Amino acid sequence: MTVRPTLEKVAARAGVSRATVSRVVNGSASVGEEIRVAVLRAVDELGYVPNFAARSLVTQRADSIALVFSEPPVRVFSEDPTFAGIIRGVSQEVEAADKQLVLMMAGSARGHERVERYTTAGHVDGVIIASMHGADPLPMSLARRGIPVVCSGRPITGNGLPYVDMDNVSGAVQAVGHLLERGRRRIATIAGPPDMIAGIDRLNGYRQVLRDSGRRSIIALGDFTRDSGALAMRQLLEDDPALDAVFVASDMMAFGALQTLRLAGRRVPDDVAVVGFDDILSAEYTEPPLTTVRQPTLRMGRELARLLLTRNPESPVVLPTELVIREST
Amino acid sequence: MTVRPTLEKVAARAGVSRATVSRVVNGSASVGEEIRVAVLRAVDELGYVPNFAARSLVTQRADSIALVFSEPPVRVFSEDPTFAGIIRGVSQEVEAADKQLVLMMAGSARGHERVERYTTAGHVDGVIIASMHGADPLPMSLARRGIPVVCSGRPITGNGLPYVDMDNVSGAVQAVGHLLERGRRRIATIAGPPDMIAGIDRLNGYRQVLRDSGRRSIIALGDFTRDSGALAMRQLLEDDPALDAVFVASDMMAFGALQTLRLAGRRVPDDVAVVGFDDILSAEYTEPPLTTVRQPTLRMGRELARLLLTRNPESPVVLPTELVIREST
DNA sequence: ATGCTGCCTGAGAGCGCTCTCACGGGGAGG
DNA sequence: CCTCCCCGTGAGAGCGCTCTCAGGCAGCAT
Repeated sequence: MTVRPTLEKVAARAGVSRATVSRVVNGSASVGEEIRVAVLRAVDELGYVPNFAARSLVTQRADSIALVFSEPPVRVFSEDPTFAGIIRGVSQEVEAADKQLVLMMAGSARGHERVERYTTAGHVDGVIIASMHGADPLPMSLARRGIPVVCSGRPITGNGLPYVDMDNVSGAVQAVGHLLERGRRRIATIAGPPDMIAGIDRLNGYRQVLRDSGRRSIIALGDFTRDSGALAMRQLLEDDPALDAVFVASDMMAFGALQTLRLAGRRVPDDVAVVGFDDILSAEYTEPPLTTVRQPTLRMGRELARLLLTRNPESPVVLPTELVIREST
Repeated sequence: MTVRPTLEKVAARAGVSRATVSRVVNGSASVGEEIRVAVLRAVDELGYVPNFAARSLVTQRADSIALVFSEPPVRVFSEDPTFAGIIRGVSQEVEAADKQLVLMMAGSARGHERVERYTTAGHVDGVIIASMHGADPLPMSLARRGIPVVCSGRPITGNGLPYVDMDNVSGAVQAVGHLLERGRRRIATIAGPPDMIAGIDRLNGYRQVLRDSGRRSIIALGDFTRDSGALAMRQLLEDDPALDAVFVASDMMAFGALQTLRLAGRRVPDDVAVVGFDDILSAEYTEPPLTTVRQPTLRMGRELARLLLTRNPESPVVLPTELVIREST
């Protein structure tokens, strides 16, 4: 069993030619029924599995696609649960298409180079880039080399590549609108980094609602981490001690904000209402449970894969976001 | 740029033979210095990248390894944060070795078959199986086909395959010992599933300490999910309303237990002390912050990869666990 | 000067597969 | 009864690379 049988062996055993075995194995039509059965039996008896490299060499296909994280891995796997959904979604679609998923981290310059070399070597048929930093040069760089690329999140630079994005603006609008409906008057925000599309769009949504309702913006900046949220909340309380609501651009930051509010003796939602963004698992278990904006991460992964696999250029796909009301508002 | 240059082209441009270019590209010694430089220049000018399939076909190596999750994906990516650390650790080592990581889900029977076919096709040089269910047949099945396999977690069946495991027993012993030191007398446990090594070992550790201190065990079973923890805690309170501590075999279950205790009006830690297991991110942010047992998941990933890559048979690697004391005890 | 050792380079044989093309034979049409 | 066509099968040429082997040319000893 150590030495794997080749097409040749199977052909010999079935008493046919290599070509015929190949046809059977690849499910080609026009093979006589009894020959087909004989070949199948030989395949079975020998435990034949086509050699991937040989096939790939001639077909020029690799039947696998790469999912590249252009971020430090620590962020991908612990801080940002969005990625988990994406991986699952991509994985689902890719497996349904009987292809394989190669996971790559390209957090560094060396990483970028590795990804380029690897993909150019014909290892994969296409690449999904899950990058949050909109100005990432990697997608274009791969595209120029002729490799099919799909991006998660609208590229800030608007490079014309196909992408799938969440409707971040709408999510923010829903969240802030909800705060308004609850009768809140001084609504602040903790925004995400201005070099990430999610940060930008969520802030824009917030601004839009406040502007439309004739209120002024109260803004602090974070970087999507919990600590930055705690810090930003402290600053916000200093800037405007009378604020009665805050729209936080990520749940992790909202957790930090919740903590700061608790330390400051503000009750949530009585004194200050809090809305997060992402609807990560633990948002349901905070004290109080967090009102937040849910985004279809699983579906995002699936759409990304679908876009890549079908080469269907009905690109930008923008997925809806949905407000989940809990007890923090 | 669409059509990639071959070795032949590079050879022609550099005015040497294919063999020489191959030698240079693969960093073989014994190539004249000026020829080497000339070849390198040609490679650079043409943007040559070796075709992976062709190389793999002759070398019989794929320079990539598979990380197989023999679990439903939902569990891998949301419920069990252990996996995230493993992925990161494996990824680090694998990339350091300039190889690639292929991620596979084998949650179903079809999945198993897919993994077998894929790995047998020579797609990968080895497989890491991250399965929690100890009696999983997949590892042996692959090993029989001659594919190098490493398991995460000691296989229940003791099949002789190399593995890396956490020291679950010691973790449980530390946790329960800590409860004892705190003066707790009626210590219950919420155990994990009896078909997972982590469930078994953690329960054994608990039993061991209680037996040594002449106390009786109070046991409820969960399946590592939050809801099962909540349910088990309810049962425990019924069984022994006077219990003053509970060792929960996973943080997720501990979250559920915490909720049940809150609803039942028991204060933590005043009335009931709670220790979890895993030290997942949000354990720090519960109310109160959870005392728990930390396990080196990142390192586990790295050891898994190392074991596979070096073919170093100093197998069972057992990694230490560490009690993290917070405010729930 | 001749032979030998050793180092570098080139030629060429595959690795296992797919796919085109040619061929043989049977059925339909003339 | 002969011809044409088409379907099913086999032969063979590569895909791009690695690696063995042999050959050539120094440099050294005889």
